[in-house]
Amino acid sequence: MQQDNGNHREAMSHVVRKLSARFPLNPVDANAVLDVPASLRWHEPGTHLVREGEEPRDYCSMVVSGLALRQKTTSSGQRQIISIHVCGDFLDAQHLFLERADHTVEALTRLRVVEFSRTSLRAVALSRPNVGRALWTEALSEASIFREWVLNVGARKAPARVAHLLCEIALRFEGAGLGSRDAFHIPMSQEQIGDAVGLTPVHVNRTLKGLSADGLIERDGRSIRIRNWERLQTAADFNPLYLHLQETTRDQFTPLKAGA
Amino acid sequence: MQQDNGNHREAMSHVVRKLSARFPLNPVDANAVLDVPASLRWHEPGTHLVREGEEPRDYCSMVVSGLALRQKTTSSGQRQIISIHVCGDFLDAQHLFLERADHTVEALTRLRVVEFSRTSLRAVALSRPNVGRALWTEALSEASIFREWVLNVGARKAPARVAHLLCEIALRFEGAGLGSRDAFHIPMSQEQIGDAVGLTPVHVNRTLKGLSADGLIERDGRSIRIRNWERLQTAADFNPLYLHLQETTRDQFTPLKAGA
DNA sequence: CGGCGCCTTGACGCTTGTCAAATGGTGTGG
DNA sequence: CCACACCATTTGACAAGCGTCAAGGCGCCG
Repeated sequence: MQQDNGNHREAMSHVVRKLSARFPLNPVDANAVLDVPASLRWHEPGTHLVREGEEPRDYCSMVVSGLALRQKTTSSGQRQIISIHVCGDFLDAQHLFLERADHTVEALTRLRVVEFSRTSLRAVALSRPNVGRALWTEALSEASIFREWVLNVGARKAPARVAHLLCEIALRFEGAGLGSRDAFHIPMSQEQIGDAVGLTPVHVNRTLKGLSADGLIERDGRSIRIRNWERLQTAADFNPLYLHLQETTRDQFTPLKAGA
Repeated sequence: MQQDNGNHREAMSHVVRKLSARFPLNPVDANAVLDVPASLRWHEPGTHLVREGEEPRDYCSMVVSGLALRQKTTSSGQRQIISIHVCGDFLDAQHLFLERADHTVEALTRLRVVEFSRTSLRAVALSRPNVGRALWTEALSEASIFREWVLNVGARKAPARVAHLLCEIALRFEGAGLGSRDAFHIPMSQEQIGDAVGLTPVHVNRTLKGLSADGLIERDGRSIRIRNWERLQTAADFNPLYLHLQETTRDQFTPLKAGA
């Protein structure tokens, strides 16, 4: 973990932009958010930002660049990835008003975050209705993704599960400026993909090969090109409604400067 | 759907009690909630209170008695139950700030709810910090349950999945005054249990028989007695942390009058 | 050059799904 | 009171999907 020397208000300007994309903030709202103590930080891949079972620290984070993921593990060590996060996502919104972490948040790639005071953000979220509403939308959209993942791992067969993950990543990466929906790079091993869809790495491999053989996708290492979006979406039973992408009032969030 | 003739403030008093259990409300908070337009209503089993794909109506509900569930279905008609709800649960908190429903909420049994104005509750949630905090806690605790269910259907084998569902129901029913953790009644068919844990009804049957044969539970129709809570919990890999039961400041919620 | 991840492939086995039929309880109508 | 239909549960035989184990290939880095 490595702290930048940038100033606090500049760091929180990322957060203001993101929240404004969810729900318009007036200057007073924006200033309240800007006043939250914050800094920019790097985390190396594999770093745990939140640990299951611990009390949340006072610092919580929003992704500026890189990818993060939520995960839980069974007592036998079997890992399940619960969601994947791109720039603009709040990694601690799910614990903002809970006193003990029920899952772990980990950096998937080299990760740049705005790290800000949990107590202060909580206070702003409760005292400024527009900020509260933006954060509510954010937290509820995430919860919607959890629900879709229950459906995905609980009710779909292997090819549909993997295809569904690809569709979600395609749209979310596109929304975060990480590629187009037709061509993107997944910085995950097949073992990690398996942990996300509830399959073994061996079966993920077979399934990806199958999707290639059917002409739905094309692979080059961890780069994916979607050959036929319509057919992939059908195979995946993918309906983007659950992402609540239209719950954004203006444009999507992208950080002010590349910054990474 | 059938409306009671009781007055509005009496209906909302259930909501005040529930919210106070999550976070203490002062008299001003309580009055703001009591002023939300509301009524008590019955729903018959199978009724859909929220429908996937629709815009939420202005009325949303909190359970007073009976059980409800959230579900989604794949395009092939495969159903997945996402969560089960007891008295005190808000059935629309997950859509409170979203403009389109991403899943369906259905009455599992005959269901009595407080039905209140969504717009008004939203306003109170944003303008009164204590109410907002109580609702946040409620919504985030639910999201935590979704995450555990992703783990359950994605990473556990059939016996553990079913056992885990039993453990959760045991604790939640106990918390809602619907039985003790050692003996309760599950008003679900084995097909519905299968839809909750991602198994076929036939395999649920075999699995339940297995749990009985191992001496973990005892069944009489849909009544369950837990013979050995420790061993069941171990078999289920059940850790109640994710229910965030301790996030309740005072006692649990139970409606003022039996009312059903 | 050698070692180490990760991906790939094949053979095999177990868990779970599918199909089908029997059992049993419950409510209804004769 | 019995006959019947209906539904959920139970059971068995079989099939299929996915997991497990193991070996080989490839790229990358020391």
